[in-house]
Parts: sequence; structure tokens; C-alpha cells
Amino acid sequence: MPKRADLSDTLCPVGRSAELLGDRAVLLILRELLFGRRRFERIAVNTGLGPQLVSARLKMLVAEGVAERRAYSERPLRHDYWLTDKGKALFDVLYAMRNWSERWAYAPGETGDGPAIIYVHRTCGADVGTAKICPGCGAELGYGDLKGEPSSALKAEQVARTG
Amino acid sequence: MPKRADLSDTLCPVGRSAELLGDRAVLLILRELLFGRRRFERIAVNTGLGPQLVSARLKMLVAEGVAERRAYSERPLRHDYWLTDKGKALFDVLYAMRNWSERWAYAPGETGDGPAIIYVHRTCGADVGTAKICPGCGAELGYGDLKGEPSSALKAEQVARTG
DNA sequence: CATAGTAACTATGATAATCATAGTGACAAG
DNA sequence: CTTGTCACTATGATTATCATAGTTACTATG
Repeated sequence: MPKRADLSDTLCPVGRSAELLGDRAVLLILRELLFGRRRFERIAVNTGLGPQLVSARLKMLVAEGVAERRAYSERPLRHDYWLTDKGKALFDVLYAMRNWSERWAYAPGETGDGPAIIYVHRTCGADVGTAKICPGCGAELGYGDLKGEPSSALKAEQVARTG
Repeated sequence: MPKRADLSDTLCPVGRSAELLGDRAVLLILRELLFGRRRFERIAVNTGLGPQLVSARLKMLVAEGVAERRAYSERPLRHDYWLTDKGKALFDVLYAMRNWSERWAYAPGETGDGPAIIYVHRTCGADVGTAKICPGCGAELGYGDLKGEPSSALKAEQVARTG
């Protein structure tokens, strides 16, 4: 490809975020980070992306202020990646993606019966389904508010990948 | 690139939608379709994408059931593209992207003062800001509920592109 | 102390997606 | 009968991505 057209200076807000989010690898890495998987190897394995891609994208996310690289061990020197507030705010986008998929992206019965991931509101314990507002208590749902439980089918897939 | 790894059969809902949405061209085309721009040429010009890419992506969106190709003229035979319900439901994702950008993606003052696009709730007339729930009437916000007004700076940019 | 293991990467070459540019087909308008 | 419109297709150069293997800097084990 020739250098991809740059949209980072568009004033259109969708165009701006598309520059960041319009990339499979970025979305998958953000998924991992939002789920609290912070280590390089874990992210590479869970996403199925090669280490070179993971490395390049993490560098980019750090440069954009979406993630932070921290040392979690001095000897040996080891680093992992944490979301910044700017990164945590992307929860809303990924949650919208998840909700869309649960409604539109599966064949009937493909996930067993029920969603691929069940989300429960930490505060009130209600199963939120695919709602934007907690059906139990009416609160808005954002980063950290939900606890996700993969369906048994999805869990099996994750175990198969992780080995 | 070798054939990109296929995620369309993951059970993870974020992975599934990432296969579709993790692509700059798709996001930009969806933006246009959600704004009611249905014609091929208009989409190509507004997104800055080449006609080949637009063509390929629209075909994919039609194959995925996100958009529909319709004849709007018989002589000469001309087609345009409409979102299906599955496509309209993607509003939530793009709206989340927009909200994130308005909050995190601009330097201070870059959009003048105020958001790049002002959204007004059609039903109650309230300026929704970057809320997920209408601050005026408390309703959830979905496809068709909002009327967007680009800031003057963004409008100028759009005119520059359209010619 | 030598081998194996772990974790976060970097290096290399093949393949294919993307871009820029130009062209096509079918018709309408002047 | 030339110019214009609209929805595309064709071509070639460039480069991002993938698969695979290797590197660095340690720790743990026999």
C-alpha cells in the first residue's frame, strides 16, 4: 500500500477516531487491555496477532496517550501496558460493538442460548443484557462498571487458544 | 500481506465486529451512509477514498447485510446504497466514537469553542452534548433520533473537499 | 555451570491490500 | 456530436501484514 491517507487532522470526530480504531489489531488489543490483560505475550496469544504487529500497535497507543508502558519488574526488566483515562474511555466504543454483535452478528443458537458474554452491573448485580443503561438501577454504564462472564462456548474457545 | 487472519468465526463479540469495523474505509463509508449520503460518488469524495476501495467495501457491506443496493434511476441505470436495520444499528458504535473524539481527540480550541458537531435531540430539542442519554428528556439515543449540525470550522472543511 | 525456560521484543522475506491515475459504459443535455 | 454525469473497473507502484525464526536478559533447575 502507499502511505495510507491520513485522517488525523480531519475535524470530523468520526474520521479522527477512525484513524485510531479503524484497525483490527488496535481493536483487539484494546479489548485485551480493557479486560485487564496487560502483558505483551498474553495480548499476542489472545489476539492471534504476531508480535511485530502487537509491538507496533502498542507503541502507537502509547504515543497517542491511550496506553502507558510500565515496568512491573526490575530484574529482569519487564514491561506491561495500562490504559490511560483516554484509553479507558474507549470502553464505550467497544461496548457498543459488543452490543451490536450480540444482536446482529451471530446465527441463531451459535452461542448456545443467550449472549456470548453475560455482563452484570457491579453496583446492583443486574444482568444488563445489551442495554446502554442498567435495566436494574438505571445508571449509565461505563468503564469498570461491568463484570463480564463468557458463555461456556466462548470460554472453551479461549482455552483452546491459550493452550 | 498474506491473507489477513480471519476473525469472523470467533465467538468473541468484539472480535466479530472488529472484522467488519476494524477498517478505516468501512468506518468512513458507514459515517456517510448514516448521514444519509447514499450515492457512490458522494461517498468517494467525502471520504477521500478511491473508487476501487469504495466499490470493494460497499460490496462487502451488502454481502454482510449491512447495506442494500437499490436502483434509483432506470435510464440511465443508476444505483445507490441504503443501510439495513443491521446497518442502522451501527449508529451506536459511531456515536460512541464521536463522543470519544469530542472529549479526547482535539487540542484545546481546535474546533473553535464547542464540539465539532452539535447534536440535537429531535424529539425534545435538547442539545445532547456527548451524552448517551438525552439530558433534556432522559430518552436513550439511537439511529434517527439526533440531528447533527457541524461547527462552522468543520463545515468549511467539508466544503473544501466537496469543491 | 550448563542447559532449559520465560518474557518482551526485533529481523527477514513472501504476499496481498491500498493508493494514484486513467479508462469504460450507458445514457442525457446542449 | 461533443461534453457531462455517474457508477464503477483496470493497472502498476508501494507498503503493511503474516509466518517464522532469532535476540536479549535474566531466573530456575539439574
